[in-house]
Amino acid sequence: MTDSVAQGRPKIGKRERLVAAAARVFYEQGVEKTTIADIAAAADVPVGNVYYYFKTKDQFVQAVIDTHAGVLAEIVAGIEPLPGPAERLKAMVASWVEQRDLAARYGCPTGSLAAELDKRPDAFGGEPARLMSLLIDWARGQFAELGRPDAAELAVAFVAAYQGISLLANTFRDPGLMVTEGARLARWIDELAGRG
Amino acid sequence: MTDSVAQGRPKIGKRERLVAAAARVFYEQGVEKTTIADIAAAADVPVGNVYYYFKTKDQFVQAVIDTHAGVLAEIVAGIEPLPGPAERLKAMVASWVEQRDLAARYGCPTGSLAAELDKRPDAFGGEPARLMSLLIDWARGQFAELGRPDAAELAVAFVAAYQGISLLANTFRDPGLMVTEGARLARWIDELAGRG
DNA sequence: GTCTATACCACGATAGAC
DNA sequence: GTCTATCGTGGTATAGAC
Repeated sequence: MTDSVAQGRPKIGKRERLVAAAARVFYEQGVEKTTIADIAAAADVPVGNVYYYFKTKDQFVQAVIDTHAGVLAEIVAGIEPLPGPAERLKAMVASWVEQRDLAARYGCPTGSLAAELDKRPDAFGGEPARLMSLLIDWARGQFAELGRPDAAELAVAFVAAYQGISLLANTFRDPGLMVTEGARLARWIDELAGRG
Repeated sequence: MTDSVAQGRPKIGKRERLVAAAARVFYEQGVEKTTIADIAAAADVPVGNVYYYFKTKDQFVQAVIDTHAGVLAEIVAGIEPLPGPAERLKAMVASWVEQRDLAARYGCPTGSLAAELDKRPDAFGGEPARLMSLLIDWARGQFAELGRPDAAELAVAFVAAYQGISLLANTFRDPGLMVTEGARLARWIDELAGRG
């Protein structure tokens, strides 16, 4: 087998560049409004060449969902070393507040993608639900570690609070809403931990 | 002036039927995915005739926003007679829970519309924000009546909780999430009222 | 006011040269 | 593997007969 790099192998990262561009443009403009040409332009790849990597637009959607899952896993992994569940939950809130300017402009990446795909009759095969589960399941584990028997309910409320405030921050183009709600959630977690 | 009804005056309600159809189809499929032909079919009006009433798709969007504002005003008016702010807030929660099956299938009508329009560079001229303000301003008034100095913050958290749980119920196609979170919000309101 | 026919354009996707 | 040219579809919007 000859050196595949010297031959016509695809430029490394081209596929990755396309997915990253798709994730960005989907987030900024929405999936339905985005054209293949938009993605190609954002990735600086000629339109026709795109089809060598992705046959349909929905293949981009699937790839972007996988990317989001990876990002979520990274955030969770970064929080993991913290000593206790309350600290970890508050670190998650802090990471949300950190992203407040993006949220105010485009909403939560996961939430706005889910909202759009949920309108489809098949909800894109339940992929958005699987993505959202990553966050909820993690939160449930933290609340359970706090000794809460209602951990499942609290995890849903926790993520719902984030999704809701992201939508409002986006609607009002006001990152300050993320800060205020983040502080409220942090106090709430402290109360729950105190009672535990 | 001759009897305008006997002459070629537009069938009464035709414009209203178009707006109602647009509201329904936008809610079910999303704005961007919906075509003028979809709206015409849902309203049982020939496609070509639609343009006599609405020149552009965005005029439909504006009309649908106005419709939503009217529905919201009706809900608020129906709650108004209740004796106290805590009762009124809980009645609002109850109205959300009542709509759980629709929310599980299509999300919150206001929220999913806002999420989609927020992706536009101009956020549709801030119309979604005005719509959302109707709810938040009302809630702020109720929390203020409860004697809460942090009424503004609580109102945002209250509406965010609803928007968030609607998105999650939609993503998981699970109306039960609305019931659980509704009960949680009701307990929360009772606590706030007790401390007031 | 109502409706048909159609202009026009943008998009997704493909064929095939290089 | 890369890219251009293009096909077919489906959408918005208009012209104009009735």
